[in-house]
Amino acid sequence: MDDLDKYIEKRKKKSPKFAKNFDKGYEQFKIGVLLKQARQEAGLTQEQVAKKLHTQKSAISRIENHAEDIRLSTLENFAEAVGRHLKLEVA
Amino acid sequence: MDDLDKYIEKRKKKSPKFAKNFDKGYEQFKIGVLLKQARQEAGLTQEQVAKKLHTQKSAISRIENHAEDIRLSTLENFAEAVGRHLKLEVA
DNA sequence: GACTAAGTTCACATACTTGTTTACTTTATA
DNA sequence: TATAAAGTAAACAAGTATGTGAACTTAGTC
Repeated sequence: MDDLDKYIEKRKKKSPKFAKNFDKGYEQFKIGVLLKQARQEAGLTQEQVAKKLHTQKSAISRIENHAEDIRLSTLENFAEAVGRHLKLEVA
Repeated sequence: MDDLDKYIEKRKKKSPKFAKNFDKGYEQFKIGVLLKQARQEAGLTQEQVAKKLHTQKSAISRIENHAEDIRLSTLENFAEAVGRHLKLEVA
């Protein structure tokens, strides 16, 4: 079990809603987790990312933990801020 | 030059804004094109997709032609309606 | 335990996307 | 050319994400 899976298990125990939706297969629940990972791998705090995006750390936390629904531009801005970019595919 | 490229060239000639933003490398301009392709490959009209999503054909047209910004859930709903699903990656 | 940095959550205001209707344009067919 | 089907666009209402600040929790250090 890798880090992502471990994190997901932890979140499932904490939040029944998260568990329910995740098990349903909703990919959007994973995107927040991926963004958080990307940020940490870049060695940035939420506050540092917030400054880059001219917003508040509370907004960053919200994105990482409640990304059920979010604008495409918000995702892209976040990705850019941590030195990555978003790839979209219609498979 | 494949079909997607041809379509993009056509759109560029018609819309300077499209051309400018596309050349800047904004991926979100391509997602609308991809969704349109997916719909056509599924043999569906905008009206048929609209019915599946309980909305209007004008909304479908807007998604395909002005997907500069859009909600993640909207993208996913569209993809599902044409028998595909959305893949997200933070690369 | 006390302290600090980092992260989370809530509530309200603001900004933006989406729903909807209507009218117009394009495309295809005869 | 005439007609119908398909697609596009504009405007306003309605719904929803984001901006913001404050209070709270967590993690780590001393």
